[in-house]
Formats: sequence, structure tokens, C-alpha cells
Amino acid sequence: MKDSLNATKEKVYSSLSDIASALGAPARLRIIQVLSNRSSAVEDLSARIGESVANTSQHLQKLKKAGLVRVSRSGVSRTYSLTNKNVIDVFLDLQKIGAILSPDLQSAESEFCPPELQSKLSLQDVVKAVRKGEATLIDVRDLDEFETNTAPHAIHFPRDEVTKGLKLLSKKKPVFAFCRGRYCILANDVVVQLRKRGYEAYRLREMAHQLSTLGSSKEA
Amino acid sequence: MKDSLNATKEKVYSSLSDIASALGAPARLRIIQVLSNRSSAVEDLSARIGESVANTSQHLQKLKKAGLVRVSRSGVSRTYSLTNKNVIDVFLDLQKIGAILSPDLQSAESEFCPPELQSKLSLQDVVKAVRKGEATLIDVRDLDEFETNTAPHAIHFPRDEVTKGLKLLSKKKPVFAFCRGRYCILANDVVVQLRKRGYEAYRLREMAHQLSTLGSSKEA
DNA sequence: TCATTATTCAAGTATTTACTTGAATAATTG
DNA sequence: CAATTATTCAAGTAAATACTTGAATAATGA
Repeated sequence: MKDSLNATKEKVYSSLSDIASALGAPARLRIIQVLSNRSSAVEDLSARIGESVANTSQHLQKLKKAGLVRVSRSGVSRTYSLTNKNVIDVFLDLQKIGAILSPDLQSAESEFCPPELQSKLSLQDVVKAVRKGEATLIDVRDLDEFETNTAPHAIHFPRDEVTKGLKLLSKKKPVFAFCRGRYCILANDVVVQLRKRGYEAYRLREMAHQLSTLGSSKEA
Repeated sequence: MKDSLNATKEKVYSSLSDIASALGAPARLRIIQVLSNRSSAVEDLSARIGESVANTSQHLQKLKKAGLVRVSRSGVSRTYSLTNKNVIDVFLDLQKIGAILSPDLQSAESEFCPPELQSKLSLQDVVKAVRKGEATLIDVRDLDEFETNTAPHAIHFPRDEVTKGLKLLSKKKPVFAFCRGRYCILANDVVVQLRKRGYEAYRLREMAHQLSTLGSSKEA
């Protein structure tokens, strides 16, 4: 009886540590980062994270074994995606604790998200303003990422064609831009360009998933 | 410019993966589990997690390097503790995702927290009732754990002397017992004993930290 | 059916890991 | 000052890890 419980306890900690270990390699974290914005084939992932295809495939298998990722066949290629949105949450929590504990990460964060590009409003207030139509929320990621999953009320903004995008915006409303999260710079340039053209523009550090789940239990 | 950002990105992912790796060993997770309930000396920890002193010390150093744990000297011995409550949050998040992703962990959970011992009330409602004085919240961990950090309104219940403890309780109010969280059984026996004696008693799966931070952003 | 394509597998290597044992350190007490 | 105590360090070992290269597989399209 007590022995069986002890055995179970061992299993518990070994399962939990398996999951943690799955997150314990830079390459795999980058995979999760990519997959939290889009599903993707091995070759594509491999290019995005800058590792060989074989190596990427092996990392993916480790993630799959830990249950963080799943595959679906589509013809000759395979599409990998996160098994669950909660995977993003653990990843965000890891970022959060990193930001608290590691000075390296603190300085990295202000490099990626320069304070002068950020709004002083709380995220709640931003979301509220967007909901009321008093502010414009733009998603500057690739179109396919936007189509897979974006934040409520967000519109897609073509970051390589700012001039073309202007017609989507009102100069009377502040514009809030988001991309792939804290360690992504896509939104920075757009904000700078918009400010040059007289818009009141800010960059959000949050990614689509965080903006979507606001109001429910989590934000990071 | 772009190169420097890339270098920073590499550092970001390697720092984050260092933190995840620090959680990637059963022994270290158990250390964190212990430390989320009490600060502790190496020898004590070593006994609790069932590893040699030298090995425990080495694990602690890894945790320290990752910034999850800190030491303070007290005379001839050293006291290790978590650097930050947020460490508990990551650990809880890991548990949460484990519960979602791993069947092993699901069955373990019902072994540790048998459904028949649990209340049907939501945790919010339990906390509300406790706050209003309509229910009794008991902490059945060791006294020193209780003294270091317990939940609001909780009283310490001596789990080895249930009979003695009875005078702390009212038979008219439901009793909610908590211990060290999901993978701890201390509260089970107390609940069983209390029920035998005619009390309406339930076991909570949450640990002190979770009961304390309810109302703010998190619960798991 | 054969070539192409995307992915996985197998084998090899260098590095890191978790652990052991036993000695070294450093604060405390007799 | 010597003995005790709690902890860390150093060295060694077996296993696991992240990567490489090149071959194997299996679906698709000519």
C-alpha cells in the first residue's frame, strides 16, 4: 500500500521531469515558440530554428514523446503542432520566471521591447479600449499566422507594406501592434514607421494567445 | 545590429532552457517540492528526498546556478530556500500541464487525491466560506511548515493527534484540510478520521501557496 | 513503375549528466 | 586548540544528450 504510493510518487516526479527536460534545450524551446504561432512541417521548422532537418526531427520526437507536440500527415509532409494551448502557458511561465530571476533575460527583454515603444496603459486597459473600438489592434505577423489564430478584434497589418496598410488605420485612434511575443521584434519597426507618419502607435509585448485569453485566469 | 539581436536571442533561449533543465530531474523537483513548504538544510533535504548528502548538495548547486534557490548561512549549517514564490508557480504549471498531457499523472492524481474525499464546491467557494467563517480550513502539515507560511484563516491541525485536534473544530461547519499539494497524502487520513467521527470533512488538492494567492491572477 | 520529396532511422562522436566515494573546508563547541 | 559537524569539492563511472552524416522509408506525381 505505502510502497505502491511511493512507486507512484516516483513515477509522478519522473513524468514531470520528463516534461521539464523536454523544454530543456534551446532548439526545442524555439520549436515551441514557432509552433505557438503556426503549425509547421519539419523542413520549415528546421529552417526557422536554424538546425539540420534530421536534428529537428529528433527534437520533435522528443517533444512528441513528452506529449507537448503532435503530428498529422498531410500528403508527403507532416504537420507538427502543439497538443494543447497549455503548452504555451508553461512556456510563458518559463519566460516570466526567467524575467524575474535572470539579469540576462531582463536586459534581453528591453532590447527586444524598447520601453519607448511601449504604452503606459495596462494591458487590461488596452484590451478594453480595443473592445470598445477606441483603439486599433494590429497583428503584424505573417498572414498565415494571423489566419490560424489571432487576438480578438485584431486586424492583420502587412508589415512590409506599411504605406498600403495605412488605409486600415484611423489617425484618430491609438494603434497597438503585436507580433510573436517578448523575444520578437517584428512589431518594433512598424511602430516606428507609424509614429513617423503621425500615428500614436505602441508595441505590445504579448503574443496572440495571451491577448486571447485575457479576462480568463491568465496573463504573463 | 541584427547580429547582436540574434546573439541576444540565442542567449535568451539558452537562459530559458537552463531554467527548464534545472527542473529536469526528479531529485530537483522533489527539492523544490520540499522547499515550497519549508526552508531546509542540506542534510534534512537529503533525507527527505532520499538521496545522498553529496548528491543533494550538487543538485542544490545546480538549482542555485539557475537562480531558483538561494542559501543563507546559519552557524555550521546552511539553509536553502526558494528565491521567489514564482518558482512555485512554474512548478505548479508543470504539474498542471502534466495532469493534462500525461495519463500516468492523471491516474497518480486520483490515487493521491481520491475523488470521494473531495468537495464538489469550487475552490473559490471554499475560500469564500472560510473567509466568512462558515467553514474551517485546517493545515495538516508539520507545525514548522504552518508557521513559515500557511493559507489565510487556516489553523494548524495536529494530524497525528486527531482526538486532541477535535477541540479546534466545530461540528456544525464543514472542514477543509490541505497538506503539501496534489502529490501528498497527509490530508487524506485526517479527512477519513474526521468523517468517522461525524464531521463533514473534505480534502483540498491545493497547497498553502495556492490558497494564499487565490483572488490574484493564479490558481492551478 | 520510377523518380522525387519529406521525413525518419541508425550509427558514431563529443559533451554533459547523475551518481558514488572519499577527502577538504570552515564554522562551532568542548 | 582539538574535535565535531555540516557542507562542498574532486575524481571517477555509466548513462544520456545534442549533434553529424548518410542510408532507409513511404507517399506523390510523372
